[in-house]
Amino acid sequence: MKNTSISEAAAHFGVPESTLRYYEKKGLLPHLRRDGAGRRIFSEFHMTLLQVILNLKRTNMPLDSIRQYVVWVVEGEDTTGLRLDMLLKHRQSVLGEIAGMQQALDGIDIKIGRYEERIENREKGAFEQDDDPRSRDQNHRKEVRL
Amino acid sequence: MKNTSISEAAAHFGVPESTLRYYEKKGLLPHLRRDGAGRRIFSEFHMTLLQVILNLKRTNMPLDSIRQYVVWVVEGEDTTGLRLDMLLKHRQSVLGEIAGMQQALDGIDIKIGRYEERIENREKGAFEQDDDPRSRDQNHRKEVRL
DNA sequence: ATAGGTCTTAAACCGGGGTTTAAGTCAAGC
DNA sequence: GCTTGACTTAAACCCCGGTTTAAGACCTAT
Repeated sequence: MKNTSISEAAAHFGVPESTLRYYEKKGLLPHLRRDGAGRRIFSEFHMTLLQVILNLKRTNMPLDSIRQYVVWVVEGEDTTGLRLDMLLKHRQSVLGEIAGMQQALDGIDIKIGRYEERIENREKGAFEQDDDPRSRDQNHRKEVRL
Repeated sequence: MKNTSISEAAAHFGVPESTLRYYEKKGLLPHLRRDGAGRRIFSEFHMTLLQVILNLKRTNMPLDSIRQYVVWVVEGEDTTGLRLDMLLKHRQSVLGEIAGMQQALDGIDIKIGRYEERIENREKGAFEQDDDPRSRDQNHRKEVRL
């Protein structure tokens, strides 16, 4: 029965008010009531819905798909199967996305390791070899090392 | 010593050629040479660099930051510390991002569980209660259930 | 030598996801 | 009764990361 204002809702979820207005306009917050002065009232339902929306958004679901989900919520129990389906597909795609990021991160970690090694070697009194005449023209074309 | 054409590079990394041209224009692919006919030649260095760029991109590093990284690569060994620093910060931010997605996904999994339960219950011969007169006006304001 | 395929360029365009601006209304405190 | 602060709206604006378009140059096979 809590009636939450837009500023409270924004503070609660840590998003700008402008975003909440934008979401309403985009159809993510259906049936949002107004008070006598025309101000938005976020019901408990809307607060819960918003939590779900933000979970979906944090996992990179496009707003258009989130809107479809919300439309199904409003349509009622007949759409439970569709919603379940959507969430299961989304879940899979998120798992794939995370795995992809992990893989890329592994590649990055290898570079980090190399850089640490280089700096280590540099500090360990590795005097500049470039003053050795025998290496003078070896690396003439300025070697760019990743 | 392999000289790779833009089409080969694109195929190799599974990105459109237009993206590679765009990356060059944005400064992500410095010193890209051309053949007699003005076509881009991707050296081994560029192929390796591209792999790194794509790893950074897959972990959501903005192109501007990637460009900064590349500039440092070109500037040479003096910037190893800066690069290491950047990668370490990025690593942390990616780990945070992944953790955040995981958390959101946990919330989504809970909804999935509820939906599965509902469908389960519906299939288990739960006849429609709505035909029982005693429940007639209970849920008059159409209850929207997430 | 002509057609197809591949390449080049600059510039315009697109889609997603907001954010900002301008102009105005309202309620409360002084 | 007047200012202050929170709120409203529609529309314009912005950033990012490309993609598409138009016009043209070049190699290769027939």
